[in-house]
Parts: sequence; C-alpha cells; structure tokens
Amino acid sequence: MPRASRKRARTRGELVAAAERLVAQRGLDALSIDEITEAADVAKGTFYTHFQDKDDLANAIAGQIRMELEARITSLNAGVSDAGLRMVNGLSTVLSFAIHQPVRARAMIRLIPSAADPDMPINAGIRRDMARGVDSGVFQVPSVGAAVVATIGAIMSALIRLSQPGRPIDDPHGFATQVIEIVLAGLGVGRREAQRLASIAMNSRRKETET
Amino acid sequence: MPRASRKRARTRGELVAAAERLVAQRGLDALSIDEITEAADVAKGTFYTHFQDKDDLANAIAGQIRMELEARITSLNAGVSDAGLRMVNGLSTVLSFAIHQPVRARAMIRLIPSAADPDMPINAGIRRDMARGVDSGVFQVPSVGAAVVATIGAIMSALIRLSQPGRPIDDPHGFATQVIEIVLAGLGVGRREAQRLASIAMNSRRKETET
DNA sequence: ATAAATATTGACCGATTGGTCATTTTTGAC
DNA sequence: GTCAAAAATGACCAATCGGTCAATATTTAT
Repeated sequence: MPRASRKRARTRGELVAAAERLVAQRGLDALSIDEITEAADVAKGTFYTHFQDKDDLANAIAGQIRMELEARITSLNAGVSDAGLRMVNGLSTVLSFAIHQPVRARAMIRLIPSAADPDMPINAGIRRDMARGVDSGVFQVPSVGAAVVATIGAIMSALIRLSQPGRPIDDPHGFATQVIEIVLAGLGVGRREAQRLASIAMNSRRKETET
Repeated sequence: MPRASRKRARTRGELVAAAERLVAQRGLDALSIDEITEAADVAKGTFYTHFQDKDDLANAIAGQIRMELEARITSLNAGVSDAGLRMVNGLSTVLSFAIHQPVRARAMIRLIPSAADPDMPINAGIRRDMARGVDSGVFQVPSVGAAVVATIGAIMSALIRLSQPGRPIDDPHGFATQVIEIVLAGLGVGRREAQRLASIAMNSRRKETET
C-alpha cells in the first residue's frame, strides 16, 4: 500500500506527542495509559494497536530522539578528524537540542536515566572521541574513564538546566558555550582554545534550524 | 530516652533500611507499601504509625542522608578559607559517601533527582564556594552559573558510577581523585595544583571511618 | 457501490494499590 | 504483678490500573 492512509500514522504521532509532554512533566512511572490516551484524545483500546505496553511506547520515544541526535552528530563529524572539534560538535548538538526542544529533552532525561552511564551505547561517541583526543595529545587527562564520566555528567547537568521549564536562562547559547568551554578546560585544552572551539560550535548550532 | 521505647526506633529503622535497599534497586515509584513492610518484616499497618505515606518516608530518608553529608562537609570546612580546599572537601565527601555507602548513595540519587539542580538548597555550599573562588582568583571561569552546573553534573555522574552495583571500579579512590582533578582543571586550577588538592582530599577521606 | 480489511471505540474484568481500623501484643510506670 | 498507654497486626475496602474484546467506524481495493 504505497498511498496508505495517513490516519494511523497521525494517531500514533498524537500518542507520542502527548506522551512526550506528559513524561517531560511528571515522568513515565506516574502516568497511566488512560491519562495518555485522554491527552491524545483517542480511546484506550487504540493505544494497544500502536504499542504493546507503556515500555514499548517509552522505547519508541527514546529511540527516536536518540536516533535524531546521533544522526545529526554523525553528519556534523563526517570527515572531521580533530578530536577537539568532534567533541564540541557532539556536546553542542546535545545542548542545542535542549534549547530548541526542551520538552523532548526533558522526556529523554526521564526516559533514559542511564544516559549518564558512560558505558551505554548512546555514549559510545564520546568514549571514542575522548580516546582519540588523548591519543593525539589534544586532551590531557589523568584517565579516559574519569574524563568520560565527568564530561557526560557536566553536559547532562547543563541539558537539565537548559530544558527546565519556568526558569529560562537569559542567554542559553551563551550559557551552553560557557559549559562547553569549562568541560574542554577540564580535558586539558587551553583556556583560549577552549573558548574558541566552544564558540565556533555553538554559533554554528545557533544558525541551524531544528526539527 | 525518657518516653521513647527502643522497639519503636528499631522498627522505624528497619523500615528505613529496607526502603533504602529497595529504592536503590528499583526506585521509589516502583515500590508498594506492602513490599516495603514485607522486606522490613513488619505488618502493613505498622508503616502508618511511623510515616504518613510513601512521600513522608522518602523525605525522611533523603533528609537524613543530606543532613549527614552537610554536617560532615561543614565540619571539614570549619576554619578553612581557601576556596580550592573548601571545594575539594565537599566533592571528596560526596564521592567518599558513594564509595563507602553505595546503597544509600543510590537511594539518594533516586530520591532527589533535583540534586542536579544548582539552585537547590543542597547545592548552596557549592554555589558559595564557587563564588568565593572566583572572587579570590583561585578559580577562573567564564561564568559562575555555568561552572556550578558543570561541577555538580560531573560529581553526580561520578557518584552514580561509583555506586553502581555489579560493576565495581578497580581503584575507586583513584577514580574519584581523577574526577576531582578534572573538575578543578575545568575551574581554571593548574594541572599540578589540581592534582595536589584532589589527592590531599581523597587521601584524607580514605582514612576516615564512615558511619 | 460494495465488500474486505483495517483502525477505533469504550465498556468491562481481574489484579493490585494505598489506606483504615478493630483487635491483639508489648512496654514501662507504679 | 497490674494495668493503662503505645505499638503492632492483618483482614478489609474503595479506587485505580493494565489489558481485553466484541461492536462500530473508516479506509482501500475491486
């Protein structure tokens, strides 16, 4: 069915959108199926024609967001070999996501608490780029493991702060730039170079249109 | 204890201990009162003679842990005016807690997700010491706000990693020292000085006996 | 237009939950 | 040892939840 009806996709989209909103506000555990279907304005039974259960929906949402982020970072890093540049491309993409899509960013945080786990697949990119940077001498850290943990934590914390509702930051791009600069300094990059790399990355993200 | 029987305190302690264990494993939302009372080997009704509801218990646990940490840090920092020393005293205390009491540390993480919020009372100490360090020139950062967020995030991430069950770190004290060193470097402290401060703090923590 | 296929609906069910309370057990002051 | 107060018990209830399914509405193919 090439010209298949779009109604099904639209209904599914409404469920996902409603769930993202609710999860961002109150977390997955606090939600009932009834609540989600009511917010999406569909009957309860409809939920089960699109998802097996609540976990299935959660995985669909988290997987989609993760895919989008990874695709964008991969695209940005195509052909880039410098570890510093690769790192700021990844970090700035994540923080830009928090700025432009705060609701989905918060949903992601609540759905993937393991995002802070350095050994999760979602953090494979950071691990690789960190090792690359240490090998090439761009980064100077007491250990790759500690550096990965510290970096992920700092970025996740900034992600949370940037996507926090009700307490907007005056200059979010500036804030994100500062956090990235601090992270790079922690990795042993000189203050001036850190400042330069962070600015380049966040300024590029600022110009791009988000989905 | 004129009017307080010891049985009551013991029962309450069993409830708290059981809850800490269960919360560390599966989070508060996933727990039922039945489960907690069964794990504590008391009847369901007993729960309600000690706590109003599940939130009351959660607040009691989180409050107790927070109090212990703050008391220890305050004690360590008594009479210390150097911002760098004050900062590493705080950070090393938290990481030492994760190493020596991983179950309670994980319970804390799950009970206070807002621990990553820089504006929460629990992080007032970091805010103050950060401002003090910037004023005195010990720290050099693009902004105090960004530095606080990055620092809290890095430490929380290390806390999570250190308290993670099933995947112990070979040299936890060394790992904690490395993370603190990276954080200090991010705050503009020189590599050698950062290494020195982190080592001093974590070595002191290593010798102390934990509750 | 019509029928087959698919999507949607919402009433319904069994299981689980938070919370109550009359009863029993334990404690400690005398 | 006695007894009143405090603590602990566990059966019980109303509410909510995840999940099902026969009935209905909509879409697609012919």
